Amino acid sequence: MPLYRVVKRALLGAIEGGTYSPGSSLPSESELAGAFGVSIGTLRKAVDELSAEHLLVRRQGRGTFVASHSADRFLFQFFHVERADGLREVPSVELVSFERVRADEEVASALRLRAGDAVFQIDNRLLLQRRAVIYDRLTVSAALFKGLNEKRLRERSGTIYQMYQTEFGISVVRALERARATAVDRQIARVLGLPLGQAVMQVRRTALSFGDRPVEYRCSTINTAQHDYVNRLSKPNLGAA
Amino acid sequence: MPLYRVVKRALLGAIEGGTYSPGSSLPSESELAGAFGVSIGTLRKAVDELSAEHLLVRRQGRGTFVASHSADRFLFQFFHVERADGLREVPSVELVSFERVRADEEVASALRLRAGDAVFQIDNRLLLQRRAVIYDRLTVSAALFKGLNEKRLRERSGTIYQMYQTEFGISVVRALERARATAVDRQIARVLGLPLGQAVMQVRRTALSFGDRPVEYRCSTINTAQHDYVNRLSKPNLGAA
DNA sequence: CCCAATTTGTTCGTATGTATA
DNA sequence: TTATACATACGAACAAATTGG
Repeated sequence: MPLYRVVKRALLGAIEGGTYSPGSSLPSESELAGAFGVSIGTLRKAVDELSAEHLLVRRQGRGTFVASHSADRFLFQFFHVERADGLREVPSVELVSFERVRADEEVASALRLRAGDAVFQIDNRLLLQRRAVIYDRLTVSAALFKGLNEKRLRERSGTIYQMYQTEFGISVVRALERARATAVDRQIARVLGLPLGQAVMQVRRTALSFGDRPVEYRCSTINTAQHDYVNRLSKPNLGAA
Repeated sequence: MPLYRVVKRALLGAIEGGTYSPGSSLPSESELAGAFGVSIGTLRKAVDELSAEHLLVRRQGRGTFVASHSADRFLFQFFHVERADGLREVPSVELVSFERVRADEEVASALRLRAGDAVFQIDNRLLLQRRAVIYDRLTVSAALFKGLNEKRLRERSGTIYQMYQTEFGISVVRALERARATAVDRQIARVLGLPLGQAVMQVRRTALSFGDRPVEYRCSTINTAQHDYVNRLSKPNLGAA
């Protein structure tokens, strides 16, 4: 393994282990290079990759920071719904229900648990422009999120992923999504104000932390009458003309 | 603009202009650096970005090549449907119809044409494991693809994007996709063997060439009974343990 | 099978530019 | 203004992969 990857792993371990906490700044590149006993170019290459993976954020003149879950990051990295005309907006979230239940096969498989293990099941309604557009069912391991309850969930400030991070030390770093179309069932039709049987999109997301450890399974039901699910592919990096 | 971006633009222009054609190799890094009068590190940074954007492919010991549209590239960069169990497969394509028609508002807007401009409208049926799963309607400008006809389309070897590239000198470099759920209409229901009104996914893709120039508008209708639309997000680059 | 030439990949170190506080 | 941090640019040396003899 090349040296810069060794350094990258070490940095990753330090971030994961809490040596550098979300939002805080790392030592300067020259300090880090010195500490690892590598050249500054090698250190930079390690940071380059972590930065491309959204784990670090670099700011010229200021420093390098551990990425934290701002509303902006949520919008651009994890929220894939926008209005048909392209308007992007942070959704407002309404908690519908909070329950402690047993994992079924699907959830257990996604979260690498055993069927029957205790999980928290959180149902949310997401509003865009004051209209209910998405119904989310989040499932997380009760063992991993020990002490989570409805009160803490309601009283959080910021996004759910921000709460995972600040209150449980769990950082969601990326997600896998699989989408399909289906006819809406009665419960969700009611919550989203749709006729029964309307075609809706269902997006199943597994949110991963360091080392691809699954920490949340989410099934989103989207009313795509006025909105689209957007797949943001790699954008070239050309700079201004 | 930093020097490496100047070099990048120059390389991009040379690729776009056909100085280096798809599949062919570029001069070695040291030659290019010499030709541009920059250091090898600066040249490498330009190539790094073009490589990250899938416009160039580097192979240690062999050289740097202009990306071409292989079946593999199609599968990983542009084909987002896989079986629910994760099986990925290059679809087999059956031409359903080829017509020369007038662009409607939607197509014209996507392709930056005027409504009423001549376009080719190509309907394809895509099979996975011998079952029809996707119905594609491709629209391209007749002016841009001058001389395209059903015969040439049928007799192509390889993917459609490969044909765009080799026969028309048009390289699709990235794509934007917006998905929604809808009830299947009669025509497509018949072609995909679905009951009328079944919920299906509809994916509208605008395929872009250099400089974000739109070259194809594609509306895919997907039967998601056994398959999912997958959003491949950034994967970390950790190498083996 | 091995060797030599070629090409990209990695690592080093230094100097200078640019943004921020 | 000054100090600090990241960004860019240079050049050199060696490693690793590939190819052809």
